Amino acid sequence: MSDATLWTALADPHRRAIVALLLERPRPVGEIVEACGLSQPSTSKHLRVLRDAGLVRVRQDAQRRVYALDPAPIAALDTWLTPYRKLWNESLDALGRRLDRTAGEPSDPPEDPTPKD
Amino acid sequence: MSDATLWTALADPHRRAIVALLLERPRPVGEIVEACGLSQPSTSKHLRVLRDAGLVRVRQDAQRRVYALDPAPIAALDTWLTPYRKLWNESLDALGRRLDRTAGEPSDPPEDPTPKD
DNA sequence: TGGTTATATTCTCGTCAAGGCATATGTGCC
DNA sequence: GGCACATATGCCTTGACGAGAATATAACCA
Repeated sequence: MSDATLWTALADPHRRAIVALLLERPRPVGEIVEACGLSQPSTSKHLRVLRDAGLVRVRQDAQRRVYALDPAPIAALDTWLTPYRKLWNESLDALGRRLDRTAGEPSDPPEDPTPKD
Repeated sequence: MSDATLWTALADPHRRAIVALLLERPRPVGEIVEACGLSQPSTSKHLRVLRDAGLVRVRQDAQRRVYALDPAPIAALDTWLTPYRKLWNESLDALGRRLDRTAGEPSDPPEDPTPKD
């Protein structure tokens, strides 16, 4: 429910992997267990966390429980992201302008925006 | 600076608060300490995590250290989000179409959006 | 009804992160 | 050099989280 739940749910790599699996298509628990290589109880617990965060829904199909992604909370994440995205675009913009300006000039490179891994 | 670092950095509410503070403007540590009500060492440790995740940069200003947001990793988050956002838009779309269709019509039998395997 | 399959929950243990306190490092000032 | 200020780091305790094993629950089948 709370924001915290969403973030902590997605903080775990296994859970992000599960979410990515469910992005392709809904899957029963057994398939998820097999795909992510965890024990069944562990997987079930991770699914519980995701469920509590509202990230997945369950549909019962005989003895199986088919989990599907619910993109709504992810939209909340997107909303959270918005102001930062704006800042990011601005800085890209500024970088572009600077590159433009210094296209033929010798210096002004004190900032290296080394992005990620 | 793996993906994991970024997620775990943002998983903590205090750190998200700090990031939000820095979204407004760069700030020295003292100001952050005061704003988020944590002890100075705790704040400093959170800042370290954010720094390791590449989310903030430091500029030294005499004895002060002014922290500023670096939006680049957040852009990575945005990239991660993309396929989910797509899914979200699709489901909004489908909902819209359904509402359109059933706006005045009698029915359009059980179209349950839960797909199956 | 009993058995089998699929999934969830409980318990326990090890690990890890957060916060507080004390202290180290670094910078400016006299 | 010595002192004051701003910030970082180390140590320690506590609490949360993840993994595994055993067990409980639920649905199907004979």
